[in-house]
Amino acid sequence: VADTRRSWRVHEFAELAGVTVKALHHYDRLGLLRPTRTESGYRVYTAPDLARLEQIIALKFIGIPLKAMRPILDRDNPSLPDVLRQQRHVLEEQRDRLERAITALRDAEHAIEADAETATSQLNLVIEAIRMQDIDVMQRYYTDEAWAEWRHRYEDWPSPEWRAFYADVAAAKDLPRDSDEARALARRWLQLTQADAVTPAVRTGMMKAWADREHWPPALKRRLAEFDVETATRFVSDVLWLQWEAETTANPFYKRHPHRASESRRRLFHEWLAVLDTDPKGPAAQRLVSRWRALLDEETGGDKQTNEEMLRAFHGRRNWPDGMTRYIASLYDTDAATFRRVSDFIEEAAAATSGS
Amino acid sequence: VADTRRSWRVHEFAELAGVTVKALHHYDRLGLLRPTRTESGYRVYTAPDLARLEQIIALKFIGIPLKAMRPILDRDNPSLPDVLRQQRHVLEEQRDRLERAITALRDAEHAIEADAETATSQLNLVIEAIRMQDIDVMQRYYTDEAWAEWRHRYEDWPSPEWRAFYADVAAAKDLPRDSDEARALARRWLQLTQADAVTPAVRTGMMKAWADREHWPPALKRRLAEFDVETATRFVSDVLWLQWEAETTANPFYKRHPHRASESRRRLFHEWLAVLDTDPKGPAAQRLVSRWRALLDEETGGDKQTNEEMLRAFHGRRNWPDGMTRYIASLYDTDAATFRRVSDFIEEAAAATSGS
DNA sequence: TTGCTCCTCACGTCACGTGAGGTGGC
DNA sequence: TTGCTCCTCACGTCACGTGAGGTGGC
Repeated sequence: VADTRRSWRVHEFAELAGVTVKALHHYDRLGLLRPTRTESGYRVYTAPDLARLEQIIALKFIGIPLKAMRPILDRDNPSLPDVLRQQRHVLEEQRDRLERAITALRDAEHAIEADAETATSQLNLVIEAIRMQDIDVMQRYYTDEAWAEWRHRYEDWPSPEWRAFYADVAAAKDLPRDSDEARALARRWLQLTQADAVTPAVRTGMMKAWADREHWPPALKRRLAEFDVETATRFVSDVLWLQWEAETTANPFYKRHPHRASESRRRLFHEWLAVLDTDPKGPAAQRLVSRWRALLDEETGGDKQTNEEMLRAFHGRRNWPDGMTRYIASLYDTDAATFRRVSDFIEEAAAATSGS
Repeated sequence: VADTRRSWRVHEFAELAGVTVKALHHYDRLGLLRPTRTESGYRVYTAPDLARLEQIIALKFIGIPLKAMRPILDRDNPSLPDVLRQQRHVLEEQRDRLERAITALRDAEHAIEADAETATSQLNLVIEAIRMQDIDVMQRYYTDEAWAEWRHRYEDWPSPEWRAFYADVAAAKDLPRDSDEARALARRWLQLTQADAVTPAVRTGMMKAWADREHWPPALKRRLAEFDVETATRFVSDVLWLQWEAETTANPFYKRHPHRASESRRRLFHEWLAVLDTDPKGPAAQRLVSRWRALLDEETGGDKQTNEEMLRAFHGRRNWPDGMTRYIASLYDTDAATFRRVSDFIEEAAAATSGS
């Protein structure tokens, strides 16, 4: 469109491209778009400069910071698709946040209109509307019926019962896990959990919500941050495992018929033990990785989802309660420490193949 | 929820409210939230501070700048609903802009995927996608069929023919309006306009789009800014009116039967003439305002939209081409200057009533 | 006494905008 | 010569973040 031989001075060029002169100065200072100069120092822009400026404007439109543009502009960057996808996600989050604010504003406007001149401060109606927006974000984890049943619970969530429970666990965190008080707390946890799960659909929703808690709106995250949920969960889980262990070892039936992992698993485990001192990337370890993968496939009947779940459970082993680690180790006729060493070695060996 | 008597130090308070300590320092420095201090200078926050901070956070969420918060917070501001509505519009525009960027990104991702490793630079595909987004904003002015028919014309709009026309008018702007060249340009304008209006629906869409041009996406505004459209339109309009005048005055039929405004209009006009030196807010002028309004209602048969259109035409009289002003004045048996004086007086008098 | 919390400067960030004071070009 | 365009500092904006260097509290 533009004459290839034409050249422009700053003001002309700025108007042509729809930016300000000051912006052009700025890009020049940053070294992002350097025009040639006349003898007296005037900037002179040419057709290639226009093309480059159009690219800058486009990247600006999609929210790329000026400093990040240079590598994208200078070579025809192969990672551009990745940049675009990432940037799209960033913009989508910004849009979602705006959408929540807009809905809150609209709700607040209606509330103020309806409320006319009540005692309630109008600003508090705004705050209330924002709170409701935060809650509504959680809807996506629930089916419609589950949400209808559960929504109101979020208003003062966590409930007073749960708050009291977390406070009590925090106070009891140094108690021995096999004390009566610890066991009473674990019982309370079971009761509270069951009381929450009014229907299976609600329970599913809660689990989905929990799994995605890193994406909750900040306001809800904060309500939770007040309590040390992870520690409380672990406390309960420790107590329950200890209790299970005590019950099973006290039971003569379990003593006579201890649980065992499958024969193939136990054999594989002992072969791992034998190569513990070799290179995890070496041929011996790598042969075992193949067999380990094949065994997994066999056990899951080739079902991908189950396979992934088992791997997730394996990778999460550092978060297992001690009692659970001891139990699993016992299935392989070994102790917790050895089980951990072997597991770590397997993980390292497996990572070496999948990484290449 | 929070204990009314409790007090907090900065870190506790920041965590409680979900903000950073630095933000609290900042609000303190701005005088937006001033805690009390201990003797040694430590900040001490109390329950009322928490309430105020929650309001600050809410206002921040809906995008109110810190400096604008004070008047909203300090008294229970009656203009809050206005603030909310305005702010919502601001956020809606931001969201629309984000939405366009997101769609452009998604389109560009697809284009790159489809294009694989063609010669086209990937960045140009992004630019192209953004351009398409800008165009699609215009869809809202058109019916679906009109859009299907017209959309592709926006791609290189304004068309080369129109560009050439604007360039030629700009070059001819000092020509006498009754020259042959001026008339030739006016004819070209008529032809181009008729060629554009392929169907009535397209014509309607174009008019809607034109009327709302201040809300076009910047990129499209700029495409137009290159040409001085207003001046060109006025040039053509001047030429056409002159031509019409010449034709009618040359025609013996019009000489014998000149156009006339309705009898009631002309009578009212002469009564206005009689009060020109009185106070526009005085009783005489105000009585005429009432009669003027009644006459308008009568002429439009009470149709509100037509009424508004006539008023708009009246208010826009300063932009009429000279020929048109002369013509309209002649309908009232007067000259252009007198017509302008009377019209201005009417406007002033009418504004005095509607304003109170 | 030691480690922790708090304090106040002062400067940085991001993409320019706003002058001030000065010079080249027609 | 005059008015216009251009130049380069230097500082401001907005809502904090990042140290540095220092002091009070248990």
